[in-house]
Amino acid sequence: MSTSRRRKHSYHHGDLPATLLRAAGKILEEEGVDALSLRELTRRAGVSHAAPYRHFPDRESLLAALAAEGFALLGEAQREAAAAAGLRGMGETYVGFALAHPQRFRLMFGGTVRIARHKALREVATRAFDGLAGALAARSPEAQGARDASIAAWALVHGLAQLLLEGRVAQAARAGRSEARFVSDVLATIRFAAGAPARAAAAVDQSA
Amino acid sequence: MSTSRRRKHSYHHGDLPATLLRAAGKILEEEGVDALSLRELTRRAGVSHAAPYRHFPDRESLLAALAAEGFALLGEAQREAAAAAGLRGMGETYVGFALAHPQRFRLMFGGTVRIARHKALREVATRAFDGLAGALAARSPEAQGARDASIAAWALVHGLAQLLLEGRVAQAARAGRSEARFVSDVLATIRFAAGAPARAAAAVDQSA
DNA sequence: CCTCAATGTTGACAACGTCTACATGACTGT
DNA sequence: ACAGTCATGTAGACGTTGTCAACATTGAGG
Repeated sequence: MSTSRRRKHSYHHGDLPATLLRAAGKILEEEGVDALSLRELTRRAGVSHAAPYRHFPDRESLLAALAAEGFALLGEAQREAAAAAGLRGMGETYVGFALAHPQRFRLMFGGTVRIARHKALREVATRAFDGLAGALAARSPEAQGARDASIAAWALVHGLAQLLLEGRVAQAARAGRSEARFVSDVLATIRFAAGAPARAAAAVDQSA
Repeated sequence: MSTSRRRKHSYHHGDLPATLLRAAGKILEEEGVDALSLRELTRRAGVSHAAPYRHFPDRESLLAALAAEGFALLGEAQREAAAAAGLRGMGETYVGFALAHPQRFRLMFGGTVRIARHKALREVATRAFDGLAGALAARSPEAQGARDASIAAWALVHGLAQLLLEGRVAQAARAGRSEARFVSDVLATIRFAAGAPARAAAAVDQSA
C-alpha cells in the first residue's frame, strides 16, 4: 500500500515535499484542516519534526499547496464538464466536487489560508475561475450584465455546495431524492435575465 | 471604554461568560477564529487561564456560543428585511451581514464548529433559516418546486457573500460600482422558473 | 452562623509551530 | 577520482496553547 518513498537507510529522503503533501491530503480529508499538524506529518513520513521547514516556510504555506491542488483539480473538472455538459453540467460538477472533497473545499474557501499571500495559489485559483467565469464574460465585454450573470451562476453553485456541505439544508427538503437529483432540481429553478444566460452558455460550449 | 465588569477586588467575577464572549467577539472580528485563544481571553478578562472551563466545556463550545450570536443576529436582520423589503431586500441584507461581519460569518459556516454537536447552536441556526426558507415553503407544501427555489435563492445569496468575502470576485468584475450596487446588480440577473418565485416572494411578504 | 455548591486559581502535562545550530551526503567542477 | 559546497535532514530548545486535577474563596440558603 504505502509506496515507501524513503530510500532505505538514507539520510536524505528523496522527495519529501510530495510525501508530505500526500500524507497531508489524507489527514485533511479524514480529519479536517484543524486536525492537521506538521508534526503528525513528519511522523508519518518518517522524518524529524523540523524537516518540513526546508520546503515550506510555515504551516500555512503547506496548506496553501494543498489548496492549490484542489483548485487545479476543480478547474480541470470544470473545463471537462464545460466541454461535455454545458452550463448546467458545470454547476453539477462544481457541487459534486465539493461534496466529494468536503474538507479540501473548505480549505480552499474557508479563509484559513490567506490566498493573496501565496503567489502560486493565487495564480492557480485565479486561472481556475476568473479564467472560466472571466473568459466567459470576456466574449461579450460590452455586456456588463453577462458578466454579472456569470458571477451569479458561480455564486449559486458555490452557495449550494457550501450549504449542503455544512448540513444546513434540512433533510426534509431533500424529499427523498438522490443527492445528484436534488442538486439538479434546485439548480433548475433558476433562470437568468435578459439573454445573459443563453450567451453565457453558448460561450462556454464554444470554449472547449 | 472598558466597562469594567470585574467587581473590585473580588474573587468572583460577576458575569464571566458574557465578558468572555464580548472579548472573544472583538478578537474574532479583528483577527479571525484561528487567532482566538482561550488564554488571551482570560488575560483580557483579568481571570486565570482555566476560568473559562467553569462556563464552557472546551474551546469549540465557546466558539459555538459566538456562532449562535451570529445566527441570531442574521436571523433577526432577515426577518426585518423580509417585512420591509421583500425577497430582494432579504438577499441584499444577507450579503450585507456577511460583509459587515466577515469573520463571524466564516465562523458560522466554516466548519470549525461542528454545529450538530452543540444543541443551542443547532437550534438557533435552524430557527434562523429553516425557520425562514422553511416556513416560506410550508405555505405551499404541495409544490416541491417552491421549496427548491427557496433553497436556490438562499444558495445564491450565500454563495455571493462567501465569494466576495474571500476576495474570489475579481476587482475588474465590479466595474467601479459600489458594493451594494454590485450585489444588487448581480442578484438582479436571476429569475426563478415557473411561478415558484412569485409564490415564494408572496409568502415572505406575508410572513411579517 | 454554618455549610455547600458555584466559581475562580494554581500548577501541571502533552502537543504544537517555529527557531538555531549542527550533521550528512549528492552533485559539481576540476 | 576527489574535494568542497550547498541543499536537505536532525537535535534540541522555547514559548504558546488546550485541557485536567487539586485546591481556594465566597455568596446564598437553611
